[in-house]
This record gives sequence, C-alpha cells and structure tokens, in this order.
Amino acid sequence: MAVRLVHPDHGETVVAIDHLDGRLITLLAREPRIGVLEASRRLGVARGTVQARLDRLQATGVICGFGPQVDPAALGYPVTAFATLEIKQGQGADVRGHLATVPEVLELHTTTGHGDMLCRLVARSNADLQRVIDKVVGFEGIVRASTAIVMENPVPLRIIPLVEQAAQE
Amino acid sequence: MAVRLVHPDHGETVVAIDHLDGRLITLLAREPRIGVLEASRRLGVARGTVQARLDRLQATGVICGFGPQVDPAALGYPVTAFATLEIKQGQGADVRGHLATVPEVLELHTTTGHGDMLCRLVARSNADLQRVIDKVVGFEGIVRASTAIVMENPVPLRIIPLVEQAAQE
DNA sequence: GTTCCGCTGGTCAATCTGTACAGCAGCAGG
DNA sequence: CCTGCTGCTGTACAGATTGACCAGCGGAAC
Repeated sequence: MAVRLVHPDHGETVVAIDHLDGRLITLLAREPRIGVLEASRRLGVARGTVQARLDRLQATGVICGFGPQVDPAALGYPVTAFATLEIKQGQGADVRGHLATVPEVLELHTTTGHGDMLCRLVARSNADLQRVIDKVVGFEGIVRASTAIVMENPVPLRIIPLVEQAAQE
Repeated sequence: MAVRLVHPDHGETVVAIDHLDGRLITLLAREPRIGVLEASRRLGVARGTVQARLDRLQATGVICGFGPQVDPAALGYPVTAFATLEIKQGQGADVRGHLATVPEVLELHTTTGHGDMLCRLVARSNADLQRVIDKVVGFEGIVRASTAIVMENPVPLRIIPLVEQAAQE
C-alpha cells in the first residue's frame, strides 16, 4: 500500500510503496494498454483493489501521468546531445527563459560542478546540431558551452528497476 | 497524416506528421486519460480517424508507448545527478553491463567529448548519492567520474514543442 | 476518366468503467 | 475482550467506450 511518509532527515514527502504497487507499476509499464480489469486479473486481486491502488498512486504523485512517449528519432530528430552551459552571474533566469523557448531543448537542469546548466538537445543531423547549438548559445548570458554528442544509448530512460527496489521494503 | 520517409542524407526512416497528428499528440500529452472517442470530439474529427491516426503513429514508432510516468522523488529518490565517466579502453561493454544492473542508474549514454559515458543517477539524499556513486564507480574499467548534482529542473523532459514544430511542415 | 486513399457518419455486439454495497480480516487502542 | 478503522473481496448496475464493420464522398495521382 502506498503510504505518505515524512522523511526523518529532510521533511520531504515521500511515498512508501509495497510489493503489489510495484507489480502494478511494472505491469502497466510493460503493457500500458491494458485496463484496470485486465490488470486485476493479471495481478490476482479484485478490480476495486487495483482501482484504489492506481488512484492512490496518482494522488500521492508516484505516477504523474500516462502521456504518450514520443520518439524524437522517429520524428526526424535522430541526434541527441548534452550541452553543459556556463552562465554569467545573475543571468540564470533569462537563460532559463530563453532555453524554454527552444523546441530542441528537451530538458534543462541547473547543476553543481564545472558547468552551471546541463541541457539535452536533439537535432535533425550532426550538421543541424550546429544550428541548434547556435540557437541555444546565441544568447547573452551564456559564457561557454561544451557539447557531448550521444552515440549510443545502452540504457534508455527507465524506472522499473528503481520501482522494484522501492517495492522491496 | 504520418508518412514514413527516407531521409535523403542518412537513409534513416523518419516520419512526417501533419497538423492533426500534432494536435492529437499534444492533446494526449495534456490529458492522457481521455479515450479515442473523447479525443475525436475534441479534435472535431471522426472517431475512426483518431483511431487510424493513433494506430499509425504507434506503427511508425512515433509514439512508442503510454507507460506510467513515475516520479523518482515521490518514491523517495529526490536527488538527481549526472555522472560523466571515463572508461578504460576496451572496457565499454563490461561497464555498460555493470551500470545496467544498478537501479539508481536511470539512463546511460555513450558520448563524444571529454567523458566517454554520461549517466543519470538518483539517490535518496545527498549522502546516499555517495553510496550510489561508489556503486557505479566501483568497477574496474571506470577510470574517472565527475558528478554534477541537479539543483533545479527548469525544463522537465518534454516533447510537445518539438512535436508542434515537426507538425508545422 | 479511373483508381487509390483517407475521412466521414453510422451501426453492431462486446467489453470496460465508475460507483456502490455488504462481508470479512488484520490491527491498534481502550 | 470489544470497538473502530482500514483495506481487500466479490458482486451488482447503468452508462460509456471499444473494436470492427460498412457505404459514400472527395482529393490526388496515374
């Protein structure tokens, strides 16, 4: 059963999930098209149980949606890159706003370490990547950018192993 | 209409999507729970059209699934970090296999540039991150690792702006 | 002109959903 | 021991949705 807890160290709200929650999430991840009824059959529990678990998982924020997963490569953007940006003092907010307007910026984080920001880019080709980088970097406030082009993706974004680990407890 | 094309430069299969496809994906991303019937009402087209479009988008790989989106923070892993790894020559495959077994590694890419690999990690706390990094790096073949902790995430992983751009054409 | 293809608007049976209910079991508190 | 609470089960119901069809229509290509 998913239960809201308060982390003893940080006071953040976390949610403890049990084995059934874990199996449910894993099942949904593997076969997203099945409905509540079919899921209850697979898991060997009553339909109402699955419904209640799902409602709770969404209410607690563990599951934040079932949006379609779109493959940028299939859309014509097969090149992925990560850019580390160095930002001029005090320009952070402007840069964030700028990057948010660039469709090819799929993700942006502010980080500790050598750079100040890390963003994930896609482009139509290696040549097109230059255009994207110019668009990203062509903004006052960005001092320097270093880009790493993704060649292979041995582990695509995943969550199931973590869910299973979290469900162990 | 989503149509398979062959990219003139690379020979890769890409898919051109039209405005209706774009609206459909955007709609599904915004309100994932609506069904085909409701979507057809919102888009002002026949139900069969939406069904056909969806089938085609999935067949062409543009939409690769509707899996649940799980928030690691809600599961008790509020700390995200990116680690750049330098790999000893010829150890790539072993390192990939090792990292794939670590649940806290959500994503792994091999890249050009200073490092050889870039991976996304989560941890229960900053202190716990040390444990995760030790687990990741404690493997022969990894020469050096540099980690950037994520402080803020101004642009969460998104795809809609790109879909809208792709749908313009 | 003819053919192909996609969109429309309609139907059909089968299934699923949301909701509700009573019964039962485990657990904590008194 | 009894009580109250919570969660799971099995069931029921009306209403909505799904997948599958079909004939007709229009635009684009040959």
